[in-house]
Amino acid sequence: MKYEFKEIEEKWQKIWEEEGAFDISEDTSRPKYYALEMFPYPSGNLHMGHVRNYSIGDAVARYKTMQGFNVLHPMGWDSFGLPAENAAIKNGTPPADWTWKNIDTMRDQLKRLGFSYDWKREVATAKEEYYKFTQWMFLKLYENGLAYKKKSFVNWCPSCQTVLANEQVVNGKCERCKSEVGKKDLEQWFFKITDYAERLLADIDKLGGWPDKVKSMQTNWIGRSDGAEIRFKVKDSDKELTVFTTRPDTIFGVSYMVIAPEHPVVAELIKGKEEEAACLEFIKKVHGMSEIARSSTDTEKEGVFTGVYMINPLNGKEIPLYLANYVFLDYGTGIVMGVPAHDQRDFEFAKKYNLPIDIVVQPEGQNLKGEDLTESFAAEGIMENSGEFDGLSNRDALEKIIEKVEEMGIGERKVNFRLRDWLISRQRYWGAPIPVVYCEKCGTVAIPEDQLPVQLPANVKFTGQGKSPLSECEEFMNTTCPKCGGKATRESDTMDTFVCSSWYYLRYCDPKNDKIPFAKDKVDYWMNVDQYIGGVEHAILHLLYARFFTKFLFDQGYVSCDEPFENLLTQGMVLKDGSKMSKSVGNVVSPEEIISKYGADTARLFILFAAPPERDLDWNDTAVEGSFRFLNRVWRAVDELKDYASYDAVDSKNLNENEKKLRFAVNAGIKKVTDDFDRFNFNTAISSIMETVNALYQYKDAVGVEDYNKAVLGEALKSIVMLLSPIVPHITQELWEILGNKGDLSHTPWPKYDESALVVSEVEVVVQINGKIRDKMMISADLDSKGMEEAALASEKVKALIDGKTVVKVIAVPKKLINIVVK
RNA sequence: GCCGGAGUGGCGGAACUGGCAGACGCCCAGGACUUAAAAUCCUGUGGGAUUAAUUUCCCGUACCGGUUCGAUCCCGGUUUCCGGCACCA
Repeated sequence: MKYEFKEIEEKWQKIWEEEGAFDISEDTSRPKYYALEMFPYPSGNLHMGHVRNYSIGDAVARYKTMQGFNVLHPMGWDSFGLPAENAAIKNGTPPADWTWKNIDTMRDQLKRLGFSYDWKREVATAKEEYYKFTQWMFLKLYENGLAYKKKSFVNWCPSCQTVLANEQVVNGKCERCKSEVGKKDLEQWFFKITDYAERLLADIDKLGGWPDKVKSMQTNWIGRSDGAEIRFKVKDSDKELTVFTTRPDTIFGVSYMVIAPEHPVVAELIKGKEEEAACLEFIKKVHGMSEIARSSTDTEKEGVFTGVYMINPLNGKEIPLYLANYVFLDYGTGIVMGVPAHDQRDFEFAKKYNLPIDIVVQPEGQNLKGEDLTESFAAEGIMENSGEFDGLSNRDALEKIIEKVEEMGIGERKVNFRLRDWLISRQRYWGAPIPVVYCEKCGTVAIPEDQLPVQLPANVKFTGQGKSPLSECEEFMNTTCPKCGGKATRESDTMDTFVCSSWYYLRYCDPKNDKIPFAKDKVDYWMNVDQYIGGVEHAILHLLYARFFTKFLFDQGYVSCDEPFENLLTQGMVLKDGSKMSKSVGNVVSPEEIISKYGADTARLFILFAAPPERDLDWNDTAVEGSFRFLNRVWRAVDELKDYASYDAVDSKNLNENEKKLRFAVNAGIKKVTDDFDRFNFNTAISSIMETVNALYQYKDAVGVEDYNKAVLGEALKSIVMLLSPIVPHITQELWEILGNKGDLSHTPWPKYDESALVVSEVEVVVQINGKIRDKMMISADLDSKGMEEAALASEKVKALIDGKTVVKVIAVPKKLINIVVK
């Protein structure tokens, strides 16, 4: 009988679907396991990255199921977003139609890969029954002062025609479309994620099951820096300006101050000064710079004197105030103190504008002079020219100066974060409407919970012109105020899709609930996600937002966990010829093609075998053939041997050498594969199964048909099929049936190995002399170190090699090696 | 510049806690089966020297050094590549 993968796969997919084989519900009699893969955006077709992501997840889910866990393994659609709207602009299809069609196609593709999802729990963020609770989330944040609207300079993508969150700007470019991002002064909605900066950072320590890489990316992104804010008086005025510094120890070395050109107090400060015109000119110039140029280290530091002098509160010195292009309004206070001797940027600026370079931290045992410096000195040293702090280490002085400043009432310790509030409004149609109205009388009014959802209207025009299409839809925009009943206008912006995906893992726990987003007891049963799997591209964006949401919901008592994802696996990319598969490069291998040529099982097997999950995987057509060959090899073995297999207990006392060898390979295989699955080392798990299959062929070769040991063969065939089943579920289920078993293999308990089959009487050990391998010998497995030493020293070969030398020491590791040290 | 990760045959990769480096697979070569081919099965396959021999020996996990009886693994330094952050005060 031939391996007809197409028939087999269709047959079992149909049966699984009809039986609801993977539907799951709460069950307190078994331990639970929540296996989650990042849900896809329904772009139209599954790509290899999806296949890899979901093959890993499915292997995990199926393995855990066989181990007796009650496994939640859901799937859904991150279905709001720009491509749907762009498709609408391009060919007139309504975004909803385009989206539902794509979902149907992709759901079908997932089913053809045989993934064990509980499809009854499917969610789609663009469905009213889902987004009404995304709106609910907004309301809760709003009630708690964590959603607010403010006017500021925001990132604007000219191609997507919408604002973007900071996290969506990568190297000055739009994360989605790669266009250069500009700045616009707009009033926008934000989530106050900065309120959680401290906890989001500190709790990274709790994420023991996350890769270091992701943890370090989040740490960098949140970007904590410790220092102080210090107020400087403006000379001849009662005004003060506050700086943030991480180096309060260098305050005696301040020789100028800089303020961001767009700082709101600048206008007032320079008003009427003779420098005013020059300053205004400079502000204009800086404003014209692109974001990339503005924030590049390579851009020359430039500034202009404001005509204003400041007073250094610690030594009373008068220092000039400059505007400069290297200071940013949105970090710290937007004002910095210039210490040229101890900061490289300040040094460059001071050189250019001839400002004093005063050393206040001297490297130990040296005597640097400011005028001799060719670069700043930023390392540790001893204080000088700093009044009462002279002679201290700068580390101690840093603390003492903060204390002093606090005592003087002119400043305090301060922690700054790089993390900005999350800009969530988008000038786009295909998203969850922000549930807010603007009333002439009451101002901004949130829609009451019981009036959700704010429905997305269907009949809108798509212009792609920088304003939400909703703003042109009068029947949507014109409404009444829920508070006073008077005339009101709706908010026309929709929410960033990352808002929708920040809580979907909770919805899976209770997907059909139409009253509340989820019932607490259900979420408490399933959460945390035991294993989350997805691409590293979400290391900051989605994973940070989801952590923020979970913490907020925890604080409000809606969930009992304050971190959502216990373990995280970031799978590598799928490459072809060394570069990422993409249409423009023309190196795309389509999953459809592979499935029809070799079947889903081969695709899954290859993808898990070719590389460990977290590493990039280079697609290789001939290696795919190899995986297909292996499945055929397994198929033929079962087909040929099925009639000689029985499931009687193996009579382990009466086995010949060949039988013992096969039993050893089978049981060692079970042990190794189990260990490997526990660590998600699917590639080595598969190689172990291959070794077991090779051992089976060797047995078959060595033994005549008439001498087959049926029980040993039965054990071997059954084990191989079971061990492979989480990876290649269709062929194994079919073989399971061919071997005469009934029922669903995916819910059959995972095999256990027989310790006694692994016991061997003799082992090969290595004999080293001075650490170099000189001999190998078979010895009794229970020989202790002493016995091994004697055996080694008795060997003729060893005797010859150590002849005339003195044995200094002998190290013997039981069952492994003997090392004889001679002189 | 700071932070994180990695560097092993022709290729993908293995070696779990310091104990036989290169499992398993791909490629390649040889053999068996076949009228022939395909498929399949078996054998070989890090490099170099050496031998009548499938003998014997040397080198080898980016590089230099250290610790150890013993290092792909631990420590110090160098270097290359990948990823993140970065005129962040």
